[in-house]
Amino acid sequence: MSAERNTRQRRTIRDVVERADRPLSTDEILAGAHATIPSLGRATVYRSIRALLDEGWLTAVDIPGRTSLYERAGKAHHHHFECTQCKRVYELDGCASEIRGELPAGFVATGHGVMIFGACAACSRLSR
Amino acid sequence: MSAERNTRQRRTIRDVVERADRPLSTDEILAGAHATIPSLGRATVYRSIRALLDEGWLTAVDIPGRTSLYERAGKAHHHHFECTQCKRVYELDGCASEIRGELPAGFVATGHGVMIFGACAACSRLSR
DNA sequence: TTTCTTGCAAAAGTTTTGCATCTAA
DNA sequence: TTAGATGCAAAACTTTTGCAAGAAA
Repeated sequence: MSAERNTRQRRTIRDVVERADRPLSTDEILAGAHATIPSLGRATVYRSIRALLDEGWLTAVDIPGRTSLYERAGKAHHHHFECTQCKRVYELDGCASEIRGELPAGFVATGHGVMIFGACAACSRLSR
Repeated sequence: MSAERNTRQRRTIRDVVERADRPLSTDEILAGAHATIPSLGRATVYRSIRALLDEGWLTAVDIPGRTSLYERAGKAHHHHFECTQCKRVYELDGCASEIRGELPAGFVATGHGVMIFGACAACSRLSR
């Protein structure tokens, strides 16, 4: 078992994620942490992300064709919306979808993820 | 505009995808194509995948924490199921989910993707 | 002290590109 | 012919690892 040490870099990375209002990329986490600890290395970001994922503090948000984004876990169940024009990813409050049965016999579902694509308010206004 | 040439390698790659009953990785596509054209290079696979995606013949299936898989586009709308034990990805017939309104004002949805996680028939039987 | 963590750099895995050659049209 | 496609190798990215040095506990 691991002993989970409370280091300055780990604390800083948690802060960066905590303060963000949207899922962040590893680069954004690194940049945010650099503001506090300029010497913090990229490997530490990856190692911390893995530790925080294992710990269940963080969750990965996967967007087709991009590297993973990460956000604080433990929020109310929600999904994501990617604007196909400006590429921003938004969090949608609540679970706007309903997953119904329809699984093959013997299959057991334990979770799901939903990604909705479209145009966000700003972009849909522009294209009208 | 591009002229889309009907080459032997492009034809072979289409065949491999067409024959598969599940989404394939680039390695699986390469391996499958090698059976017909041993000299076919990895770069050709990537270039073909991109061309076929642009053309709308192929679609990418993104699974968290893995490289993308690809499947024939134009099938009936469906989603995917990943067995968290054996890691196999299955296609689910039909759209077993229902995406309800609940988008912020001004947002317009044009599509969605659903990924369901759990245990497939074989694995859930074993763990019982 | 002891053991986990960090930084750096090197390594590994994946996808893209440059370029000479080849080939479908 | 001739513009697009291919193969190979090198380059570009992203993520992981080895190791010596640093820092929690």
